[in-house]
Amino acid sequence: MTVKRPDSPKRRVTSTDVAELANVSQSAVSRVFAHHPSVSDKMRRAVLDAARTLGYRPNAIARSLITQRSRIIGVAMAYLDNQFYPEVLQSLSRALQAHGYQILLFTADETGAADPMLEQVLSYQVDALLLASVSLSSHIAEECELAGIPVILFNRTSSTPGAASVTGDNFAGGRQIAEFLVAGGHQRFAYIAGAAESSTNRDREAGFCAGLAALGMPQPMRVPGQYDWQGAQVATRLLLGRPTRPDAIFAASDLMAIACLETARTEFSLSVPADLSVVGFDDVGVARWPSYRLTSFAQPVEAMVSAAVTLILERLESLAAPARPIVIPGRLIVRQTTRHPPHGLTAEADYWVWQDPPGKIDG
Amino acid sequence: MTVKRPDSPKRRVTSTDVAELANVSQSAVSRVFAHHPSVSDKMRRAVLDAARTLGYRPNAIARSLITQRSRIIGVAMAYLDNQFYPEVLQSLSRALQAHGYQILLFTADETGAADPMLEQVLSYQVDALLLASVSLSSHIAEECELAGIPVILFNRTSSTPGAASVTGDNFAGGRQIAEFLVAGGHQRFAYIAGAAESSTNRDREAGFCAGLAALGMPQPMRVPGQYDWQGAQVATRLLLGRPTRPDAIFAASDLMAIACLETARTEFSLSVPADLSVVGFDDVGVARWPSYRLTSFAQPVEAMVSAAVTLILERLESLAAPARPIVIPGRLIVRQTTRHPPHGLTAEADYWVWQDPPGKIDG
DNA sequence: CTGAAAGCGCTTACAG
DNA sequence: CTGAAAGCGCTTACAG
Repeated sequence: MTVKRPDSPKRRVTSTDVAELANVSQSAVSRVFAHHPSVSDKMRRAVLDAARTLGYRPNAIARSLITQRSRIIGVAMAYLDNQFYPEVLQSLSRALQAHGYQILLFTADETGAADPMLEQVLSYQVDALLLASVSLSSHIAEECELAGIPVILFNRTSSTPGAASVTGDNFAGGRQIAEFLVAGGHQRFAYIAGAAESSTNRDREAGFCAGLAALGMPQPMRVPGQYDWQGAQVATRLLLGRPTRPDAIFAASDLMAIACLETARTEFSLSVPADLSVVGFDDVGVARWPSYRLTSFAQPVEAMVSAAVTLILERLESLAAPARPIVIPGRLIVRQTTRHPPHGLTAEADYWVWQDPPGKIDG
Repeated sequence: MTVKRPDSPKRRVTSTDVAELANVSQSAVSRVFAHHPSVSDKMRRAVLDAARTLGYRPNAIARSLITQRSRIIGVAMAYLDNQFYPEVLQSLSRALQAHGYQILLFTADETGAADPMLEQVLSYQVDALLLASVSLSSHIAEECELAGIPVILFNRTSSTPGAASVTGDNFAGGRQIAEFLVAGGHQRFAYIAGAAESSTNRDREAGFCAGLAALGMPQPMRVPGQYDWQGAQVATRLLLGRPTRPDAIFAASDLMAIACLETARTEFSLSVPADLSVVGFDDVGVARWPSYRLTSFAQPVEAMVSAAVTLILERLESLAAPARPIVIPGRLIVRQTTRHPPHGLTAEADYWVWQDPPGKIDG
């Protein structure tokens, strides 16, 4: 018995190998694996048998080259320490896998320089790119669209009119938080801002300010928090160190709200919500942990992800599909970090939902 | 001026287009972009100019097909709600991108069925596969190795002798925790186990039990926690509902330790560490949050990731490179959830490090 | 240093 | 239903 010497990097089994063993043409093998209708049962069986014997799997790279579709979606993300993003990533991965797509993950480096990433995205012929980080420049989106790669913005919008995007209702969220806090009898408001250039921060802040203004309340004190723990901690020290400190703080993300809460408790010995109310945004898993029980505007991850997947598939299936911005409504989940208003709350399992008073302010 | 009608799905610019414009051969374009040494400056300039004009980028898919290397590393992960994994993913992504590799992300579905995933991994011709989930069957690893794809286990080992893996020192960690708790005068020990079939759980538990035994202490009460919040909560209720409850609980992950801590405080009104000490494993970001300040055995993410990257590159560069298991040492980071022993602690910034008494027990 | 040509492993008209 | 052949966009010996 002669032993076949394996070629250097272990030659993989190809459709031609299967064709040989099954005594059919290479095209036939291809048709069987593509579930092409015009294939006889006999041939199908022969091919599948041979394929099983050899351990054959179609080469997706070769297929991509000829079909001009990689079935790979590029996903650019940063801030994985904000639990919102891992939740999105997991949900997105499941949803795309269910449609036969894979995720090629790009993370922004510390410098935030997106250009090396851009080159990779373009090289790998991703079918679409989901941009899920606030800090990545819009430049990359333009370049991709120019190269014919649909771009979907996730949890951010763009100044480009008609760009495809999926966001929570940031403006309405900010506004509802204002209304809720005012209804709870708060007087001195503060806002811990996220990254200044991000659309999420801009809209949440605008909604909050508009909500306060519409109710005749003063505008909030504003301190930058950069969407990170440290930033929010510094911001909280600034706010609570003032002679007249705020009695309600809205932080633009749960991560920052928790940092604020912790700092208020440990460094200023404040009791929440007796001395201070704190509201976050996102309603991530940690917001439910007993030590926090954070009041937060919920961005529904599943709904946002399925909207994004729909948008991607639409644009992939019909090239003419209009790029449209989608806004997913959310709800203000009320827990224990806020003084509660006398009405407007609906009880659920272990939280309340704040009912937006209808039609009071235009969004 | 005639407007060129774009071909249907927007034909991408190829090296042939660039070659035409630059008046050189297609091979020349390829050589310039591959940084091939034998290219005249004149030609390089002509090619790069033409490429810039047309917005050309090499097609990585086509390159992969001919080079038999995709420069894509498959990463299979689950449990993204355990903060350890997002930390790993971010760090790994950076490290691989720095070496010109991209991550194709696979997440296990709820059923834990790894087989559809396996087909995808094999189809996409990943250069290597990093298996970073405890629950994915070893079967997938074998299939990949069989197909010539190097597999690196991350934060888990395999029964296959000599499989490539990177883990923290789970056994030593468990043992140190035992020694530390005994030195702190604890008497009744409990262990909240992770997924029963996982190597991390097995080794952490074995180390803990061995450490207790070596010091003549009774074995811990053992309850399953499944590595998730709910499981750990149920486990804690079981443990603390007993007539003689434990005075020290080691939970096999920080996520479970925090669930335990929260449950002990809120449902049993216990004060930690006065009534009960709690120790976790991983030392993820949330362990540092003021409400927890969790004592935890640190798995150094950066060191583990760079070991994994080294292992991957080794196996990719020389096919004969031996697959070897790597164990990265960790340290027991002592914070506020444990009663402290009179000696053996070294103070750092805002925590202490427990000094493993040298040579007392064989690992 | 440069070009013509073969070939990576598929899909898909085109004939039969 | 089935096969022969062209071609996706590159890399890389092989000649010159």
